Amino acid sequence: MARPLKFSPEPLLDKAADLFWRQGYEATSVQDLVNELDLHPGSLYNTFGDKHALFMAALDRYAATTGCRIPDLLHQPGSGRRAIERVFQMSVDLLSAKEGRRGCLITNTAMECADHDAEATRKVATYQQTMEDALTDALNRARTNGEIRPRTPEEIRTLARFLNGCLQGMRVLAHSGPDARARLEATAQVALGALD
Amino acid sequence: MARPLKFSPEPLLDKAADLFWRQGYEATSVQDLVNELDLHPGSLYNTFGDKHALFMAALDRYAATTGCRIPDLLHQPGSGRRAIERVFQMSVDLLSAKEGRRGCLITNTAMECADHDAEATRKVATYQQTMEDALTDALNRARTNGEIRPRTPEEIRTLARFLNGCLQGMRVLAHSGPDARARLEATAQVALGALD
DNA sequence: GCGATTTTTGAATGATCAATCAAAAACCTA
DNA sequence: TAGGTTTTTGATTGATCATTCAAAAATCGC
Repeated sequence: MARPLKFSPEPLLDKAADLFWRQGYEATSVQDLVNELDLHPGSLYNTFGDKHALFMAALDRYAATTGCRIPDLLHQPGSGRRAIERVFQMSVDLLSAKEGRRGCLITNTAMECADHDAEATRKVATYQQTMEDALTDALNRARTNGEIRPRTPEEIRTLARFLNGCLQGMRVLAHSGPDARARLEATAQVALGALD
Repeated sequence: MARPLKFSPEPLLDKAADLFWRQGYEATSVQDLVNELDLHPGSLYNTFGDKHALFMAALDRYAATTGCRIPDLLHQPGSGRRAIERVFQMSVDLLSAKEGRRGCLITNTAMECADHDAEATRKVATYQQTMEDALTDALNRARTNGEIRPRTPEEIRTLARFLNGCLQGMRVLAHSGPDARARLEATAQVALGALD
């Protein structure tokens, strides 16, 4: 019977995701991770494999937790239009807060790593597809409920892509300095106007 | 009389900007820069100071060259609406190309560095302000020319912020994998619809 | 040719990096 | 207690990092 693990790996993935989110992948050293996770180097490598594998696991963990909030909200039965409006309002509030200035881990990863890390690229593409599908679902419900004017399925998909583009832009603007809130609110307001 | 410089620094800033654009700041080593600029380490430090200073100079160079194209186009006398339309079309084309997948250096910098590099944060904020002002100028011309319906100055500024938010989102979507073009086109199409 | 000045060269420096590894520790069974 | 297995520990390893520095080189004026 072998020695048991002294810790549970899942909560450590949350901590690692938080650190990568704050600092970026390249700027986060294994020693930073060792400190943050309160692990010894051998344990970290034994459990997660290596730095990149830990990053991948942390991204998956983030996508399954924080990253699900918006798609889940959009998929909830009920008013599709209300769901979209709530997602935008929530994004303005979160991205305006001090903590929100770091944006979104997956969007940050797209910009930092996705051009030379094939696995990260796949995760980013999956995430964008998930967002687009959730917005499409909400828009279809809105159309069925008469909350937006009739549109073809193609038009619905185009609108979903646009709304996702706006949300991604808001994540960039979260990093834009003291005027971020005004920019976020303006983007959200006009974007929601496209529902009319 | 001292020994003259063997090279001209300005074109080297273009090369450095190109490398940082492709790889990101942290993932680009001084040895990478030495190779790319065809300089020896001492010359690089003697001329530019250190890695960070070179990055700052490269950002300024980018902002003064490539980064000016969109604001210059928007400020050109003539149809404000046409200028905005051209900027969006140009962005779709550039960001869809193989080379365009790396997005925009300043947007990438915002996501990678701006949260822990005060100087980079300032440059990013300046850039966002420049974009917003140029869009505002084009929108004001469009309103004066009767190309868009009348709006208050506040509404014009809101619309400019929204359009910039969309452009920033497109730069994120440039990194989103094989479906990027469709996403870029959808975002641009609906965003331009907001002019009506 | 010498002196003064600045630039180039690229090896060297000390720090930091990601990762390894051997010994000790923790568990169970016989 | 011994044996088997896995985990923990943390010092060590070899590579890479950003930067420095002394000697050689390039220029001009005397």
